Amino acid sequence: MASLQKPFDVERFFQALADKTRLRLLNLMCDQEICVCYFVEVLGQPQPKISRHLAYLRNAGIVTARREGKWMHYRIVAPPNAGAARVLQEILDWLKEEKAMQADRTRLTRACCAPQKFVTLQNAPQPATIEANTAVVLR
Amino acid sequence: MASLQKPFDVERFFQALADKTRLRLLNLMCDQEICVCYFVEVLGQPQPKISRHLAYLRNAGIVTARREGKWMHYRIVAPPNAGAARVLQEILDWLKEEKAMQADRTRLTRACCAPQKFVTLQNAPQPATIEANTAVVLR
DNA sequence: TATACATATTCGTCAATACGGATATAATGA
DNA sequence: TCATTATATCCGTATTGACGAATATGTATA
Repeated sequence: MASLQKPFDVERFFQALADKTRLRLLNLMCDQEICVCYFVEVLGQPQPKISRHLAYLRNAGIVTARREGKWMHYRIVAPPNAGAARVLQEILDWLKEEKAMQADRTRLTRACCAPQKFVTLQNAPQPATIEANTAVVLR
Repeated sequence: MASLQKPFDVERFFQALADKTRLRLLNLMCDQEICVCYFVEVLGQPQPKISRHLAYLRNAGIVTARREGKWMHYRIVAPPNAGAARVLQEILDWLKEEKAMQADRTRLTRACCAPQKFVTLQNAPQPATIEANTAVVLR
């Protein structure tokens, strides 16, 4: 029974990483669970597009989702393959160094810490309030 | 003038890694320059297919080629982006742990060390003879 | 120059994916 | 139950990439 899990799909893993939007999403999730509405706000792109890319990451086994009322929270999960997990962590560390990715995270912080500036997000759950019990553990 | 180089294409980088054949090629090149004829021999796949994948890796800036008479030698080059270089090295380390990749390298060693078993490769240049001055330096 | 050998490219086809736009589903609250 | 909000999926289309088969290019050698 325990051996019924399909082997790790390396091609799918890298395909999932081969898209700018998905890398931006991963960067925003790099150390906390994030609500879809923030992705839409921060990336400034159509909600269906964000949702499709999140579904792609989910199917690739790189993120997982948790529902909280109307909101869906996504977070990164460590791949079952140890090597893949190491590579993913290295990628996240790399993204953190990129200017454009830092800018995204800055916008995320602004959206979370000053929600009054985003009228449509006034009631959206903030990452900080749920970070503690859903922190990503890749290492 | 020095700023005319185009920025590193992250999508292209990961697209290049999102193919089993290309990962097998990179694995074979992980610590030495390799002749195309060995790729064809070790992977047991059509020469045009190998050549196309090598061209893809070349266009992505992950490998470079050197001609030596009729033979073409390919080797991995460090990406200009430091983060990408670290990620690539982590990926190569990961590949080394995979059973199928180890089997490929074993077949490569056999092809190089016992060339008499491969009639069509009798005169092919062996990686060991040129390894010293073309070693990959990612770290 | 003609031939053989190693490698690269082209062509046609098929599958996968990205996208915008429209719509469907799920949860909440009046 | 109906409306609203948040998110997901579907549809048609355009692009990209992988493949086998055929062919072209480059190099050495007779």
